[in-house]
Amino acid sequence: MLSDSERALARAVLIHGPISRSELTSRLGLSPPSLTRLAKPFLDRGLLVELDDRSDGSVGRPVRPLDVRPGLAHFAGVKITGESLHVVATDVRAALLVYVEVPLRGHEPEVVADEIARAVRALGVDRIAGVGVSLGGEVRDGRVEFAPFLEWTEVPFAQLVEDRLDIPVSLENDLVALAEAERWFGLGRGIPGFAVITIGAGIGYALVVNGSVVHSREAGVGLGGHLPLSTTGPVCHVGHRGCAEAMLTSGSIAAQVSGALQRPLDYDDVLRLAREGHPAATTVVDEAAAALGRFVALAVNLTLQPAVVLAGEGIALFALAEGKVRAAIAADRDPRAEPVRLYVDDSGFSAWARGAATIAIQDAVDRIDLHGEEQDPLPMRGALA
Amino acid sequence: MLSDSERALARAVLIHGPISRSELTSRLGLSPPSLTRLAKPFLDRGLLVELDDRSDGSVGRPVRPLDVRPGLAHFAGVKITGESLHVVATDVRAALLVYVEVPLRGHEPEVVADEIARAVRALGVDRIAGVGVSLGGEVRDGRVEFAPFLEWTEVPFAQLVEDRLDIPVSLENDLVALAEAERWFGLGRGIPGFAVITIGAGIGYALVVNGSVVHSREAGVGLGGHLPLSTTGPVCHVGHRGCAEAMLTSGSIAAQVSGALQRPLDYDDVLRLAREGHPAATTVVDEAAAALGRFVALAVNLTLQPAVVLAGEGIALFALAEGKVRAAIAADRDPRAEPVRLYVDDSGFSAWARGAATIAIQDAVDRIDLHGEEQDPLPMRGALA
DNA sequence: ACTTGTTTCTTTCGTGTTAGAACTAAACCA
DNA sequence: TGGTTTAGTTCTAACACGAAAGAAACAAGT
Repeated sequence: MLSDSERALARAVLIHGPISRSELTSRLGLSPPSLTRLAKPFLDRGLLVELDDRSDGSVGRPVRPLDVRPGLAHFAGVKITGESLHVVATDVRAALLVYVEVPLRGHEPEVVADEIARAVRALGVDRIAGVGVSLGGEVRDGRVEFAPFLEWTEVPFAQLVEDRLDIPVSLENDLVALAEAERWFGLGRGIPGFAVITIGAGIGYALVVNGSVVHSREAGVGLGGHLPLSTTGPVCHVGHRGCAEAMLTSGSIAAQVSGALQRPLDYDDVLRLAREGHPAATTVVDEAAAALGRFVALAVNLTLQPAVVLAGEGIALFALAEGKVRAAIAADRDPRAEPVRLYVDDSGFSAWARGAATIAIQDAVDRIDLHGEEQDPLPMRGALA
Repeated sequence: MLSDSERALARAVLIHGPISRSELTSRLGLSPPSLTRLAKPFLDRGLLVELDDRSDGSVGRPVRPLDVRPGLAHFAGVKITGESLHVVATDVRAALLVYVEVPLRGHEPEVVADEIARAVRALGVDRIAGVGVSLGGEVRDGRVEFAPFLEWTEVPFAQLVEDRLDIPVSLENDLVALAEAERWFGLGRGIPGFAVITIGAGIGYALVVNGSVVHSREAGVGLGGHLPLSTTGPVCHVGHRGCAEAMLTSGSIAAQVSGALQRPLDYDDVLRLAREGHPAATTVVDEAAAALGRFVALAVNLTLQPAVVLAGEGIALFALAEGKVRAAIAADRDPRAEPVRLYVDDSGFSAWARGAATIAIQDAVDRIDLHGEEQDPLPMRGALA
């Protein structure tokens, strides 16, 4: 639909906020005339607007930054877990407008699709130009190839949801989606390469190199979950002692302290106890922090990318034991190497759903039609208008 | 110099041997007319030739495969170690023509540059269009930023060699160069992503993702050397127990068995003893193999690339204990994930120098001038013609 | 021998993208 | 008020590309 340069322009304006044509020339490697020409149809069709950036004191003609037209469109993002749907509405830059969690009544694809359609409608947001759906498992071309926790294989799930909502639906692996969100709109914006590590109910891992998310078959299989991180930690459900799942998942951390104290505790209880200095909780949390640090160090050393984004609903652990994490990184890191840059996304569950929305936004950019007759340049079909 | 498509054509013919225009259309994503147009100047200037692929029995007009003109140019590659230079002459596809090792008399940049110039001249190969030099350390823009084993900092080494030879000189980190060689002409040809692990006097690591070698500052610092691979192994010189250097370097393996047997042995002795079933050597070799397997598994799990190229002068270890390596990989690998594809480059030291030559070849492609007046389209200055 | 069919490659030509030169626009400054 | 600086526009020529049609070279059938 769009030419390469048009797509690049659309992405740059979307990602780098209001931005002048002259800055775009250097960022896209195009000449000023090309920017004038490329921007025109976007302005004519009402996708972009020129801002009035009144004089800021510098000499020269003032810039007329380009920006996405306010209220142009909204997007929905849905992350499916085994227990519930996390659903968000966002603007075109994946900024959060609404966030709700909806319990899942069943795991059958039709039931989940029904729930998603109902939840997206219930958001009460108009002009939804796309819906992104993410889940843990292998995804290809709108189909869920394999999702262990839902027990799905070969489910054409994007179509199921699209049938119910009449809005374009994009489906992606949850970690790829999260990495895309961090890369376009999140903490990884402008960083050419970084790893994403999530902790929570499970362990997640994704990788960005040379400005693009690694999409190989490997991505999304959950390979980070059983990395060996400790020789003395607990055992995970497939028998690895001290693997990432055993050391870092909320469930395993809660179970360790519950066992020590002989009373049921959840993850938040453990963090609270650790913050209060309770010895058993502190030991477990510190060991988890050291394992996280080792995970980070391994990722950085083997991906050759000196930046890591930490996310996931259990990431509060980091704030509680940042020193231990950094000490563990330093221990496994060559002192001559660059220091590791850590970015913490503590937005919890909504980050997952914003990731899903980001996929919908990316696909919407590719659907823009600047040269078609009359019709809406950003097709959004039903769109809950 | 060349347009993107011209460069893509040159690379494709170089890498994929004699290749027809019609196959190039699909590989480069261009139309048949474009291939005719793009190939013409290469043929006119004598860089490429059309082969006479006489009828092979299939119907249709016979293909006229394009190939690099035989004898168009040669290249030299030099790998600098602390003790010697490994010097090769190659053809345009980095195939080995001559290989010599020259002891180094000193570590001063001028001395090393003198030795390189002398060795390259002594190769006795004409039409050398470029010299590639690689070494362990940080390299940028023809300068050695930092090379610990030579004790160099901020040495404009490419210029030093170029002054002596009057041939374009390309300088690169040794592992980046090796990875480029595997990607263009070696075992990684056609594989979009893979890790390179070398064992020998030291441990090396490089990474290819999305068809390009990771060039970040991190690459070439030697970050793979101290990965924790065993909790019971020996201690490396900076005090890590069971790290990659302690488990896998020739020196450490030889020292372990020498200690056990109370007599001096070198690496080859150890491999021979292990092959003969000597218990101490077998134990050490098997543990090294397990460590190598764990290294591979970590790399694959964290880079999300399911292929690994093993190289380095000590890689004979792999043939001796392949089963142990594969068992260790399987143990650290999710059974749902793709099996790891292992490729073993057992060409030893010359692989390093061929890597250096590959860098010179890549740079030479970028120097091709199809549209200049009269002069040689592949500039090679002095070239020892 | 002749035709038909198949595949590869080439020629012609129109389209769309690009950058360069020259120009206009809008501010500040002296 | 007119010079300076920076931003953006108009016009144009160059270029790269692909669609369509044609040419080349062979195989296989009639």
